[in-house]
Amino acid sequence: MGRKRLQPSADGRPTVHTVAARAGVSIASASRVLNGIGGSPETVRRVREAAAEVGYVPNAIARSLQAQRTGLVALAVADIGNPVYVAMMRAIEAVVASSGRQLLVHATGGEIDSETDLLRRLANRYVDGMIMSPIRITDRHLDAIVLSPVPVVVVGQLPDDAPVDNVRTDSRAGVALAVDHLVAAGRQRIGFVNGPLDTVPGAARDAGFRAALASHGIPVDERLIEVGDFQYAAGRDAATRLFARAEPDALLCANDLIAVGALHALLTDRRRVPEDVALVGMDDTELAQMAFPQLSSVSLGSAARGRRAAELLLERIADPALPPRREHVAPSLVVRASSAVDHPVRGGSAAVDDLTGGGSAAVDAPVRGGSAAPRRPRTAPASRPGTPAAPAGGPVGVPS
Amino acid sequence: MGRKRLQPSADGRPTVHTVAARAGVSIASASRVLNGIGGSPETVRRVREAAAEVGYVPNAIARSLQAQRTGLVALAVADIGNPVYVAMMRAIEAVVASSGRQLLVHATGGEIDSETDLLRRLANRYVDGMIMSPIRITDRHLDAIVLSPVPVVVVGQLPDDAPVDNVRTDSRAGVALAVDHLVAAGRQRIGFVNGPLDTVPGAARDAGFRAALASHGIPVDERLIEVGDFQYAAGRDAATRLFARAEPDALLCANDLIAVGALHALLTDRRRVPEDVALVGMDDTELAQMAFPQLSSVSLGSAARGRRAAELLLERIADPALPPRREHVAPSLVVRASSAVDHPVRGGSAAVDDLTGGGSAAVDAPVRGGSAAPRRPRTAPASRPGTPAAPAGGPVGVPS
DNA sequence: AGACTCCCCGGAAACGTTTACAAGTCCGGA
DNA sequence: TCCGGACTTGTAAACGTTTCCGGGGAGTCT
Repeated sequence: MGRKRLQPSADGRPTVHTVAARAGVSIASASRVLNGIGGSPETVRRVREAAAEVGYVPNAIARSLQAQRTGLVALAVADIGNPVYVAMMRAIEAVVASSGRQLLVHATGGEIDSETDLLRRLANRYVDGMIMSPIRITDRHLDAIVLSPVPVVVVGQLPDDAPVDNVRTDSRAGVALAVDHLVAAGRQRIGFVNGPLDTVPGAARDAGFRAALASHGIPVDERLIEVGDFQYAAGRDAATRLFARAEPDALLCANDLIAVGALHALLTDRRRVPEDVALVGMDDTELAQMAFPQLSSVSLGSAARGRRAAELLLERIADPALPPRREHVAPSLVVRASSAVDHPVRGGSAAVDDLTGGGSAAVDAPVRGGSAAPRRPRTAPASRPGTPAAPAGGPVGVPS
Repeated sequence: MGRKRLQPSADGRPTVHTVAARAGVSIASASRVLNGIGGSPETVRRVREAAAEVGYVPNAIARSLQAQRTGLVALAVADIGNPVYVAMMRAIEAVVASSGRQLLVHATGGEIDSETDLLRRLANRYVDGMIMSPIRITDRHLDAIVLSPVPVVVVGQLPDDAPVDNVRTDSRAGVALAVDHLVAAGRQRIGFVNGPLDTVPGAARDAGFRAALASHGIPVDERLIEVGDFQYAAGRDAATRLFARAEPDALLCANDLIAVGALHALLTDRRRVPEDVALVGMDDTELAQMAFPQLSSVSLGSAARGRRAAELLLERIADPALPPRREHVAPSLVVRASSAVDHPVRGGSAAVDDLTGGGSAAVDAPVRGGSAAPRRPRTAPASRPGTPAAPAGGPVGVPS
């Protein structure tokens, strides 16, 4: 009864040949049994037994080569430390899983080489499709995407003529929502901490900020604008610099990481939020709810965008002949304690308005609307189909 | 000059056959040219030209089948929203990238089915190796791991007889460091917010907490212990409940997410941190530095564990015959404002001691040492090789 | 009883690469 | 002139799986 090796793979692991030989059947029969299609009871028993004895595990690569699909979908994001991607990823994961596939995430660090490399390597059949959310879009990206053998959906702004599925938001309009809110609350000297201007979201938010001020007849004061990267430390340092040279009564930050950094700087300086300075972030991530006081934040619908991107991808995998599609998710503003003037608090710190216990943090009622509109009544959350909130086609935010 | 299809793949995309036919050479020559080995100048030119004309992109799956490797490594974590995994992932990524491979991340949600599924699917040759950090370890996990055709390294505590590479920390000793610190600062009524007791880190921290109190002769008061999950909201709610029924003067939290949630509850209740309540988290993630006041936290060396796990994995990929290895990373305590009594502050809020601007947030000097030692002078950061800080082999924390 | 259907099985051909091997060409040197 | 080496090329065999197809046996209906 010595174990005789029957056509194992190169490294000695059993293959379907091994199982078939041991069961005394052909590889075709073995494969059928292992896939649960057909086979006489006796054959099934023998194959199952043989497979168990040798510890057979099918080679997924070989299977994929034959089946022309892997059952895997990839998501490429720039910075996995940014919670906005976490929200997006969860939404994507849910959709992808419901189609019986698995989601893999890859962090590119925002480097162009890394991103195009990824497209070259992963998209060349390792996955059935890919969602990417680059913060810079270059021709290299576009070339790599159109060359890719598998469908790619981009979350974020693309050139209008790019034949690529994408889902975007309008972060210019999002910035306008925040500025409108602050102006309506009587703030006049609004500071702005942005990310790099050579990124898509950075450029859009800069343009949006200037346009929003203009729409209120407020002149732009360059001393109230700081640029760093989209990280916590940058926000903290930028806010420190900004307050060292100017005295804004409100601060808008290009994402929540920056806003939390700025909040740290403000509290360190013993400034009261929102009494001395109203603070508004963007992306409406978990961080906004975790901060104290909780941060107002412009929701760019990251979950909705992720979900929609995943749906687009699945549709395209099912039918590659579909024409390129472009979808919009409208931004909305979520007002929390950091800019709430409705419930000003006398004592040392600011008020919180939605911490009444309960399960996981509830999302506050968002304010939604066009760019130059003043205060509006609260409505339902974003992600209505169509209806971009402002001049359509504006660049989108991190991670769009 | 009409484009004639020359043996394209099933879905119409060009294969090496297409290129070879168009260039008028054999597929062997085409393959060699495309891989940059050999070929006469004329052949090289013709093949390159043909490849460019048809837009040839090699099929990575087919290549992998032949080469018996994919150049991909996977990391499976339970909760990608927990920053401790971000730190770990960055460390792993660096090592993996230096070997010319790419890292893919998969979030399992901590579900056993999802994790074993992943092992079945991914580890069956889709990747060259895998690092996983499950918070529960079941027999199903172990079976799946030993059955896996590709190397698997586990970050976290495993049964001692499991023939699996793993790198762990000693979170019992980590808890002891925190308790020692609080006791040395004169705190006597130490509350504890833990994660689920049926998880490996939850169980270890519970045991560590009770043992640490005992070592100081402090009786365990069950009213000072709360259990939730390892999330922000759970920490906030647990802290609220805990303070509603008891009045601790210090609070230890099983990870930083919980600690930030607890901080939120404390500040909402107008309690001063650290004057009224000293607060200590675990994992020493970015969150600890982003909170205000900054959180003291027990570093479990997540980056060091990640790096080491990646190194182990690469070594095993290179030589699968290696015996199973087990490595330890010693915990250390990083003291920040939330438990710093050295610099008490009179006014409303607490002091911060390392916000002097500068680049990205610097890591504070950690306190390192055995379990029952009182306060020690500050030393260099953790991750020295060897030297577990306490009874070796204790269970490890989230994510270990 | 013959024809027909149904089911099970095995041989062989895919899927798209890389690569071992043999054969061919060209050149220089003996 | 002939031989040996260097180089190039093509044929064919892998890698491990699924699946088409045809053959054969057993059962059923006419």
